[in-house]
Amino acid sequence: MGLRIFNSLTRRKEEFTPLTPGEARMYVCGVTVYDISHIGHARSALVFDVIRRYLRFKGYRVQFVKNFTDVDDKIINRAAQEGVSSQEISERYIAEYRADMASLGVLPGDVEPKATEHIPQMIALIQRLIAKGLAYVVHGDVYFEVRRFPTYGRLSGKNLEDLLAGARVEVDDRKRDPRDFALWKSAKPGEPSWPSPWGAGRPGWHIECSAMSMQYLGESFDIHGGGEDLIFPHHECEIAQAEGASGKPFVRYWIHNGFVNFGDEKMSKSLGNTLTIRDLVARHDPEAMRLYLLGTHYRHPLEFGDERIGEAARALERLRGLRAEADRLAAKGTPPPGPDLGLFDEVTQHRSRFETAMDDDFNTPQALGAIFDLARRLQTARTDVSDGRGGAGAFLVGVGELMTVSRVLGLLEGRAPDAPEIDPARKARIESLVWLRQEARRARDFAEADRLRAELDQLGVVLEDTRDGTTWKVRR
RNA sequence: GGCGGCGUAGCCAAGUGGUUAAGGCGGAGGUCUGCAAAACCUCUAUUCAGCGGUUCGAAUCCGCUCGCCGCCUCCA
Repeated sequence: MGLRIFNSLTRRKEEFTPLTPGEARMYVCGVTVYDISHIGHARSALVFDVIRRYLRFKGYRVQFVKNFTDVDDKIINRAAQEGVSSQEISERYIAEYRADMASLGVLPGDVEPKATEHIPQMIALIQRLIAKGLAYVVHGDVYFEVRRFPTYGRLSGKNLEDLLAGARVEVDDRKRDPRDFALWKSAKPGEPSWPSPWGAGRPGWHIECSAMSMQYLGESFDIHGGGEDLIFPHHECEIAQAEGASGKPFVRYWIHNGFVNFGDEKMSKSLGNTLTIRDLVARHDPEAMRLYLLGTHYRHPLEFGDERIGEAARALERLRGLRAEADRLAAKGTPPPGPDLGLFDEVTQHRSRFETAMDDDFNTPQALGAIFDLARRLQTARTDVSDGRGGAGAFLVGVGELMTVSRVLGLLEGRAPDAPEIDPARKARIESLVWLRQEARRARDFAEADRLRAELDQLGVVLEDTRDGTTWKVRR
């Protein structure tokens, strides 16, 4: 069974057939770097991170490009506000973006091109469009002439007449048609600009993605993604530019993720600030955030709920408990496989369910269902091992499978789990109390043992008595 | 006005024509434990916003009603 992807262009699920067998070339619209990234950016980045990981899991050689828009009105405004250069703003927020993404375990792109570093490519593309009669120059501005590209509107399901009727575009006498969009904007005083055949200026927003994706992935490639808000006009314009110039189909599969909503709360600046990735990661385990965000299908809107992340964290603990147990067993040396009590068959079944779910348009909620069923089965196996019925080797193999599929979702990555730094003095005190309690229990002085446990509880320490001794952790 | 989406258990969320409506969180009972914790087991939607219709059969298709949301302008 092969991978099927919902293609925004056709509005249906289609079998994924890359242009080059065994390879998947994908371009994802990144961010305009003028501010700290928020939960919505996190969702989008996460969705495409998982798609990329899954393609790799399926054996494709993935070429993944994600751009930075680093020239734009918002950047210029911000720079003016702060009295610094646009470049300083964009560099700052590129660094912030990368830090935020790393904190979420989102892998960096193979290429992360910046618009300002591809001005020549954009100019060349605009020249091709002019040469083909699809664009025109007016006083140093260049516009794409939408009426010359009849399929404009196909991606967003609009027709040219409706666009004209509903056009709320600012009146601009220089355009031949209100629907036309800027490829190149002539320089205004105090704004960054580059020389061009039409005079100094800067690129329009849409041209960068066409130019950069074609440069790194070719004139036709497999997957182009972004938030659903980009369908119109951004991606519509990208298609017009790319196909207008090359005469070839631009992208085979368009993938768009749904939004994160905040209920009736306005997307006000103050609220927006509380929902930055930075803020959330400070309060929550990043893998719990991944688990939470992946619990809703990527095309569905997601109503943000802070408490949901805490719930996800509790679920994640179950998975981590298995990893910890496997680590403990593995530390004792390679165990013999031992009886598997049907474990292998069931592991295989769950893995296959995982794959079927992911093959169906990256259905991560369903895939997580398979993962949690697998985890429950492994917990049983864990009990079997400690009771001497099941083989430790079989258990370890099973946990290995769990890790393999979890990591496709970026879970159980092995990054600093949840152990916060504990200062040595506190740690020594905790361990001595734990030891004293062990002694008390051995002496069957349970009153004393319970007293010590209560004392540890005051210190925020949770105990777990196992057949191999007592483990403890600091409550989060 | 145009285009699109959503309404499934206490909460979150899959499922989109046919054996028991996934999974997570929460809750109840049980096993284990000196007691806990963790884990596991059992239970927690005769029912899928409402009303009609199509069908041998619908949460799933069609129509209407109610409620909510996104895009059409910068936006992940």
